[in-house]
Amino acid sequence: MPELPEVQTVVSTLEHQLGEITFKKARVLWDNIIAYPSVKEFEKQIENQTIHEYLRYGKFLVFKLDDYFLIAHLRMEGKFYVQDSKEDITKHMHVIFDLDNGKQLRYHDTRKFGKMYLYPLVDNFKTLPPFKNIGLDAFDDALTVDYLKSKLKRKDPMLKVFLLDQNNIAGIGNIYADEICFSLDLDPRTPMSKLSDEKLQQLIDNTRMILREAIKAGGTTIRSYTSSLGVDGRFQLQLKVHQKEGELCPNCQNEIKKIKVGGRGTYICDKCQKKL
DNA sequence: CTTACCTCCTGCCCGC
DNA sequence: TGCGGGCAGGAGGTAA
Repeated sequence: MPELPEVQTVVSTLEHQLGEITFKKARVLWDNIIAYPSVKEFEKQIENQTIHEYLRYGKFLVFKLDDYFLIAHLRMEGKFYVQDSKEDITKHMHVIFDLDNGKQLRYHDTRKFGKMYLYPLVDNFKTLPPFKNIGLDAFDDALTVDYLKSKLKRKDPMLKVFLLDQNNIAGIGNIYADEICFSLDLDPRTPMSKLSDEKLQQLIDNTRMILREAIKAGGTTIRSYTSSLGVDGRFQLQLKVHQKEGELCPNCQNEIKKIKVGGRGTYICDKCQKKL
């Protein structure tokens, strides 16, 4: 499940591999991947468009083209591959882009949860519909304690639920939410109202530190994530609690347990992580 | 307005 | 062995 660091890795890798490349044609093999516009318009509009910028916001990939923003969200298992046209198109390839260097950019997604959008250029892509309910990116300078507090007016969600809500901080998913809670020594079920300003600042700092480390490591690999280079598991950030049920806490050797928080599988050390 | 539930999908794991 | 059922999961949609 690609989160901010994995998406950043994909964006950087594609930029490195492709640079200012031009799409010749696109073939959509599974219609529901294209969220906007229609499949027909998508295929037509992308023809002869050149990629000029490779951007990321939260978990979204944003490609600035001549006349459009191509926006993609990988959701659970989406992956991009750059492959030779002669290579077999395997089972879960759903969108094939012909490039002007003879290769193809291929979108692979086992569960078909991913989405792509194509919108005419605007000054700020953040004003486009896919970003309507997306809060500040984890690395946005405007992300401050006051900003977090503004998101908590009349609301008191549990810590992990708050972290996962893209309307608050964009980019955190189930893996890093667990790691952030662990780094804060807090039970993920802790109500946000219990966090002091100091703890909120620590939340921001730790989030950035953990995501930055993961980007440095090339994005964590869990089960399905492979970077667009086809690298899988070569870089693996050392996770401390996520997916570690039954293993020992690196801090206190207590057994890590799996619980449910907000309907999501959640891993905690109940000795280190206290509910305030 | 908010919260709970449903939907999209497939692979995997479990029990029989 | 093989089959069916249940489950996981990001985020948008809908019902209450």
